[in-house]
Amino acid sequence: MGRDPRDRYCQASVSEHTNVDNSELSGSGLIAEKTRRLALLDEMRDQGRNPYPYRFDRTHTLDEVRSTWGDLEPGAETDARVSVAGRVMRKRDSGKLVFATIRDRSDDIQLFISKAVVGDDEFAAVKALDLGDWVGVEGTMMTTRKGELSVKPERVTLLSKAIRPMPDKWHGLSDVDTRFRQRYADLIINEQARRNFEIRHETVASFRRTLASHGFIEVETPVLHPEVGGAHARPFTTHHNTLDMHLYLRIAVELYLKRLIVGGMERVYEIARTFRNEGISTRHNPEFTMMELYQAFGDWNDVMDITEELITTAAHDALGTTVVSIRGEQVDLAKPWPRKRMIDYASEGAGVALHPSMPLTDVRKIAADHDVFVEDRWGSGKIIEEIFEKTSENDIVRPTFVTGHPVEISPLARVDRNDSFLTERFELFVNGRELANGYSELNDPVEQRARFEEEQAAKDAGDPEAGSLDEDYLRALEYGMPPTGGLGIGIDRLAMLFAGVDSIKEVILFPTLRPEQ
RNA sequence: GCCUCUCUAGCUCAAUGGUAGAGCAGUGGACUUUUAAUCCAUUGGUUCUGGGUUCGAGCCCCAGGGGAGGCACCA
Repeated sequence: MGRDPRDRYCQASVSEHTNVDNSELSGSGLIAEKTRRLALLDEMRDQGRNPYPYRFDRTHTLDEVRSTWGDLEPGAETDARVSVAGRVMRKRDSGKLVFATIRDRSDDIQLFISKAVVGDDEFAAVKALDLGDWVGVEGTMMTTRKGELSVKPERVTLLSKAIRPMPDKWHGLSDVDTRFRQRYADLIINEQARRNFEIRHETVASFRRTLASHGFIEVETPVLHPEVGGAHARPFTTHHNTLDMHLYLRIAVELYLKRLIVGGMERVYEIARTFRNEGISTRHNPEFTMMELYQAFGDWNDVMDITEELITTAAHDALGTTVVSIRGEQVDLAKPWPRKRMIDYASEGAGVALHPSMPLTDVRKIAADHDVFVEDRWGSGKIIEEIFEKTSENDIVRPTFVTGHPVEISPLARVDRNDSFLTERFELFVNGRELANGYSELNDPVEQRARFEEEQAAKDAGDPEAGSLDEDYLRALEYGMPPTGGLGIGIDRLAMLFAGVDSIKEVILFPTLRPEQ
């Protein structure tokens, strides 16, 4: 003892883990339960068995087992040998026969464990298994009389002992606080949780395939930004010690990706964790994921096309259909999607024709007539957007491109070639939520400087969300950026749409929460 | 930031202001075709925290904490 460096872990006593003296234990509270299981570990080690072996060779995942032998007749016995592994989810002990259900990432399967087959010692070990333990199983394929496909083990190896009891096997884990804080427990027990994150994964994987097929290159740009820009939002701030430099966590990746377009990379995208220091709600998490892409020689029309393709393809890949359920209604996301100008929505909502060229006093009066709050510094364009949001946004259920945002609220978008008060910009709305935002990119360095100066003025005037003037970005534009279309899609919100959930926390593995206690 | 709701055993939930209970999980026992296995027995509580009212508080009141929903905020 003492020579093996593992001793210090292996010999850790029950009381060390729980601060409870073994002899005083009774009952089955959490501490007692953990103590009981820790005692099983000691027992195993005394017998020379390792409750935490290093690896296990499996021949099949459980869905492979089911797809290969799923058609066996009831009562079938085979010589087909498999090695599978999974977590013990349920156990039914009927004396000399134990039925257990194990689960791996792909499926569940029943184990048909016979004392006569595995022998007395191993059978005793099987009886000592707790729900939640990981096991590796070597055995043959069979079905029960009732036809349940099962593995008949010749050997059952404990791969990892669970010290903590699992949530209720039938009712699962429903306390939302616990589900979000202990996502591992949520994933163990709740099928829906596993499904939501599979949908999210399939969505992102689909995006990557679609983008690759169009010649886009995936890039990674800085998370730590010396300037705030690319969006209208409050940033997180941080500090680099050695450089003694104030930094912001990025609120968008736009300005860096467009630098790459200047550099000649032509088609780039980033799946970017982004940070905004704002409120938390069912639609907002302080860190979230955006996919932004930029395509040289394209404009907003090209970008709307690829938006439709990305999302409809992802729906197919993640769900097998483009039909999703929204507000209890079946909605087909199949393209093409309607396109309608923001000023037309706002005009309909207000019952009066609206245009950002109108005098500010007139627009303010219309806003007041519709109980739309207006800040002093806002111009006609910003007010029109507010009127749109108040009167129309929530009613857009089916995918719709809202287009032609006023110049005032679009400092990085190019002016509409047919209307100098509007931009060639769109936002995609589904279920009343903004899912995507794109435009023909402003590439005139002189005009961009002027727009930045307006932003800076707003910031100086006290707007905490306004961007600042980014000299390096302007220098990049001075080298010449080709005509470019750009797009951002909110991955979390798209995953929400596909998964059919109403809270962003359902599609973020570890949402931001206050610390426990 | 504001409003409403919520917090009881490891999990899911009960409990007129009057002895804190059930199911699952756990423990002991029976059972070689179960599948939310079943049957018998049984352990387990800082009722989120701190005050207060009351003869008596899980329950009523006040303050605080966590969470959820809504509003506000939010390109």
